[in-house]
Amino acid sequence: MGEDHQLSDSQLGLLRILWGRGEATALEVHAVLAEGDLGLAPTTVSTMLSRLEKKGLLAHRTEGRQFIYRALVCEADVRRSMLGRVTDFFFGGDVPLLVSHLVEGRGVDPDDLARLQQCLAERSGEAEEHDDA
Amino acid sequence: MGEDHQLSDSQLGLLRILWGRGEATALEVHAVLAEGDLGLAPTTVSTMLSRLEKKGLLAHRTEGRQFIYRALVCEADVRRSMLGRVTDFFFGGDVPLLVSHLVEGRGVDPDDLARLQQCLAERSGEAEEHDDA
DNA sequence: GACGCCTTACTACACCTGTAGTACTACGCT
DNA sequence: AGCGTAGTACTACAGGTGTAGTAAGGCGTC
Repeated sequence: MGEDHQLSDSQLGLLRILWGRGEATALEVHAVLAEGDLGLAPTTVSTMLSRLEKKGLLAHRTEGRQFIYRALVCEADVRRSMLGRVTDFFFGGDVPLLVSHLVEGRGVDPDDLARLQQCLAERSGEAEEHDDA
Repeated sequence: MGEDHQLSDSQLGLLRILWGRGEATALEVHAVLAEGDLGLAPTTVSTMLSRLEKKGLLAHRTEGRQFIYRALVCEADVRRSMLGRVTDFFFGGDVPLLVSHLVEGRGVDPDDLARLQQCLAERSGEAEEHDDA
């Protein structure tokens, strides 16, 4: 565990679709992308999928003549890895520092602040419960 | 403002050095990198710097026969942009959701929780003060 | 049983990155 | 004034990405 995922937006886009559906054929992925904003050729999607497979992020099984792809990495891992990269680089790996940066930046409205305070309160409650260990 | 910065670790590494010093010659950058872990050829560093310049992230002035580079983007912008990418992708742009994810994940000890609570408290205080605007 | 279509594999090409060698230029020293 | 050297520009090459065309294979249909 703990590979370093350095993925482009397109690659993340593909992974997201697979995470959302569990499995999908190349053409299903293409359809989802087409439905959204991207207008890629079906072959392009296939190429991207097989490249991702070559890198070990996906795998496929064959059903009839279709390839059914699934992600080999879970969203949480990739999220952790990408977030970790930013955290390490900009905050020296100091998550609380990142959090305070986020909170201090604009764009967190009072309701959210309250929500977060509650969340923190719960956390520290838990921490105290475990304090006797 | 608000370019989308998609930068590799090496590129970030160069930028970090420039952010740290304000300005630096190619050879100074090379020296700093060598001092750290990377063992790159001086020409490699120059190449990377000029590529970054071509992309508009750096600029240089000439002093004697040396190029003195400086960053054209500030750390905060790049940080914002990279963090924004992760936030957008994994949390639909919902910063508070990202924060709660970070807080809920392991790795935040009680002291930090307290610090964050204080930080939030200050924030919500400010928010109320500005509430009449 | 042949044809066509659906779907993947192979190939292609432009551009970016990592990495570095070589060529050129100009400054400074002797 | 010439030579050495420092320092940049140009060139190179492998590997990755974005994008897609074309070839090939198999399954269903007539």
